[in-house]
Amino acid sequence: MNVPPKNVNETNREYAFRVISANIISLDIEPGSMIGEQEIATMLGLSRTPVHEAFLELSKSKIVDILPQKGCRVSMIDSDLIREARFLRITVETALVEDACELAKEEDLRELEDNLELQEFYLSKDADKLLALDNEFHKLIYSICNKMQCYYMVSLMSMHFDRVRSLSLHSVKDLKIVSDHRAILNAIKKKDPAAARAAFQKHMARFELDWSIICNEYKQYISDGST
Amino acid sequence: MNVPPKNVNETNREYAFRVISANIISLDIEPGSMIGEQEIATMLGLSRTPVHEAFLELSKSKIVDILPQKGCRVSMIDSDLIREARFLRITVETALVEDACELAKEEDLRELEDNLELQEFYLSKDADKLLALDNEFHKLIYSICNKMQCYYMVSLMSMHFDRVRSLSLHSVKDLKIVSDHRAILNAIKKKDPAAARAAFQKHMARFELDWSIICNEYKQYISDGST
DNA sequence: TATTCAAAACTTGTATACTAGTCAAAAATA
DNA sequence: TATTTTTGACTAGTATACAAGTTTTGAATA
Repeated sequence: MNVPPKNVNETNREYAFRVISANIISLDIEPGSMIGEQEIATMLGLSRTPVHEAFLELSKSKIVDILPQKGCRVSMIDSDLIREARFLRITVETALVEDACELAKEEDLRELEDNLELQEFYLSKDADKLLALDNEFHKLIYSICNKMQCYYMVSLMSMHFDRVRSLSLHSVKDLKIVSDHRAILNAIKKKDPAAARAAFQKHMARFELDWSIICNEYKQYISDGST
Repeated sequence: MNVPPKNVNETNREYAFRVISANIISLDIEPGSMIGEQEIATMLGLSRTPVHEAFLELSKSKIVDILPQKGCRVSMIDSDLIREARFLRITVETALVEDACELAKEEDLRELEDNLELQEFYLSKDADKLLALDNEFHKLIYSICNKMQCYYMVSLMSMHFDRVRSLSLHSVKDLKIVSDHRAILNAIKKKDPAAARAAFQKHMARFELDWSIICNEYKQYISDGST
């Protein structure tokens, strides 16, 4: 497990949540593995309490399953939950990119442009950096539409999807993500909601296609019930 | 504050969350009021720990604001957060009713029908019962589409909206909610996604119209920043 | 009287101790 | 040997104790 240092102005609970989340998404903690509160607490140099609270929050999105008096299991990759996460993201963000066409100010467009240029720079250079920029791009759209609380809720569920997305970034060669983002931003700049919607849906549709590849390559992490 | 008995197979934390949530939504705990962990814990006959954990979860949806080392404040009615909650519900559930047209089985339709007949029975008789049936109706649609995790996430944010919705049920006389539901169910039965979408959006649009009434009648609960 | 400042009385955050439930392996029994 | 029982070593859930920060209070001072 990867244990970065604690940020300033971060409570122990937030620190625990941040570190555990990151390790689950990056697969440094393997799907299906058992993790104990005491074990994590020791690694992070904390008591059980803040770790317990972090586990509680993670269990809300079913990214971990707390088995009372038994332990805490990191959920297997579950296609039903991924489907829900994808559904939520596609549904919400499709509506957002349409709204963004009229809400985006000059400054917002500049921020999106800056982000996208960095994406183009890091393409085929640094996959992790690209993933972070991708997340930031989507987050900016929530911000433009004043929907940051929705962002938080969608993010929580999206962890199921993010675990797979990071696999997909490493396993699928021909990445069209950046050019997709370019198409979305162009549509927003032209204030064309229909084009923005179409570009966004095309973008998100790629992750549907990747599922079979992921399924083959990482079958040891896929839960039995998944179809 | 209203303190119902603890259910069996319910942890103290879940009990605390259930009771506090209900009292916030029903306005038995007034928007803007300070509530202490110890105070609630004593009322519920618990220690601070499970109450603290319940507050944490409530703070995730910003229905309460935890001010470290100071206290916990029940959020004022905030039109921005209501807007977000409405946006999320409308966006997600509009997509769901379309999907429900092809996913709903005979048994699902029967459940919706039973619920709706109860709504018609209780109309203008028992507003609280009607509200509960309304919630159940919407929940059934998530269930039909296999999106219960989304339901949980949307519900959490929806608390902002629910507080206002209960006001609206008591203050607005001419309730069209039940006939709206009838129209939605008919569209699902006919497997007509376009009609279902239209009926649902008409349904949710009513709460936009109610805002001015609510604003006038309950201005002491509305936060300053709200427009 | 008005102002300053310290201490007391609060708050939540966190650590620790204890409770109760689960499981597995060892021990007792047939 | 096979089966049941017991016991001990784990777990998370909860209560309690303490730490650290904020606000209030009230006495001392100008």
